[in-house]
Amino acid sequence: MMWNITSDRPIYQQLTEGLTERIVSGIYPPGAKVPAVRELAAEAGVNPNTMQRALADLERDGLLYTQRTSGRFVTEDEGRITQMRETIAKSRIEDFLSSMRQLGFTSEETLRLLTQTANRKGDLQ
Amino acid sequence: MMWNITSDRPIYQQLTEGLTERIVSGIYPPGAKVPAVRELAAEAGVNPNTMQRALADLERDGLLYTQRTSGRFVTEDEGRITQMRETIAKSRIEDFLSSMRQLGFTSEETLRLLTQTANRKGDLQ
Amino acid sequence: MMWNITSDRPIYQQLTEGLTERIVSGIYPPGAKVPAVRELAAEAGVNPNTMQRALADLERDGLLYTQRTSGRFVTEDEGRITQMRETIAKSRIEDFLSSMRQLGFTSEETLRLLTQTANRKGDLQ
Amino acid sequence: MMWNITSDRPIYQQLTEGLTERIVSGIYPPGAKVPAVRELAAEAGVNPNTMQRALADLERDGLLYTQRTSGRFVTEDEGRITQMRETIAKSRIEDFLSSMRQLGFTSEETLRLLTQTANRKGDLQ
DNA sequence: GTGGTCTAGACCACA
DNA sequence: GTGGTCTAGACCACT
Repeated sequence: MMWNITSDRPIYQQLTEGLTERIVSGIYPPGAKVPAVRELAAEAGVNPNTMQRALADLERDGLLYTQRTSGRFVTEDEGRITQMRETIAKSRIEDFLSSMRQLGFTSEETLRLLTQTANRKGDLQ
Repeated sequence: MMWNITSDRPIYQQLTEGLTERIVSGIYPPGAKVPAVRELAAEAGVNPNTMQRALADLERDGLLYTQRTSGRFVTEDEGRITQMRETIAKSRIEDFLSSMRQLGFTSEETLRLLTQTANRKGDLQ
Repeated sequence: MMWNITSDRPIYQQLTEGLTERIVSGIYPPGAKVPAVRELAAEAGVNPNTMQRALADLERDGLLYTQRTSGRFVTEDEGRITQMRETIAKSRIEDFLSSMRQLGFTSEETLRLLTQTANRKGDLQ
Repeated sequence: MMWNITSDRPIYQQLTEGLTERIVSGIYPPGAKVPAVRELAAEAGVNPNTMQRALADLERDGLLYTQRTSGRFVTEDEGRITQMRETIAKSRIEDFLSSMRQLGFTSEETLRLLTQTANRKGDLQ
């Protein structure tokens, strides 16, 4: 996953979101060491302070913890990660259903369309 | 539906999208007269020229047509409307599936979660 | 080619047409950088916004594309240009034949007259 | 043929042109009586004085003549009509060739395209 | 009153 | 410097 920083939202928020995805999707698995702030900042092309803020947010959310001398690590509490993953998923699902309802699709229709698409994709990927 | 203009994308694009939704969802049914430019602009709290641009876009897309002095009307070509509705739906579905895949959900899992949510909602609405 | 803005049709339309001719006739070849909006506007003696609208139309038609900060360029898709060239030619031919028919000339007579003229011109140019 | 008065050129000029077409195309044949000024003016939706000016122009060109008490008539000099017809045709042909040259078509190419179109039309009409 | 056009001038993001 | 967006306000044609 590459960084795709846009100007519309605060940068640190976008960083937080991206890092969260890396954790809940297992790119950074439980207990793994996270790259150094400077490294992550360089990768994303942002100021280290901005990346620092994003990482602090993740710590506040319990997804990361810091070991003074050795660096930052993904939490070993898989329940915490699963919970976050489901919270985000739930929110995206709600948004999606609501946006489809805006177009005049009932939940049933949306479900049917999505099933079709998922099956079609399933053949390819 | 109220206007909810944010600053992240061009206003005229958001207007275009909102008006499109009104049409494909049947709020503005085929053949119906659309409120005057100045009226819509006032409703959305934008400059009439900005609303004009959004309406011009819809005209280009074949969703509206203009009668010189009597106003703008939704196309009577229901096929065009249906087509647009499905194009948008398809795009939203793809985006949704892709965003769920980012979180590490397969299409099957996404489908299962969405089914649960839709059913739960179904009880309420 | 100089600009020759008359008052009967919207200026932006005339600009669109003139720019299209520059492209399909190769004055602005495929991939070439188009002068800046403000420059073209000055050349034509119109407001930059008016020129902007004309350029936006060409972009919509796929004859131009924009690179955010470096300027506008003619499409490299020569097929698109050829297609546009032929569309315009076809339309002019139809108009011409129809206007000659107004004068009571059949297509055959028109063809004969045009052949004569073309041959005569051929000697000169 | 209906009147299609636009605002870009003097109205009387457009009237002159339209009437000339009616004569050279034989809608008003040699020697025929032309409708009364008031009638023509009403038909075109213009002031009788404006139509009068157009008719005066045609008289100056030798396409019409007036008989004091009985009205205006198309000239019986068919040579004059033919000459006018060819003058106009020649001008339209030049304009057409020039406009095609603007698009980058040589006279030969234009000729070829027009031949194709004329033949195709020939089948239908 | 309707929509359409045009201008002048401002501000923004990007690099 | 580039293009993009938005506003405010004017004028036009049509009916």
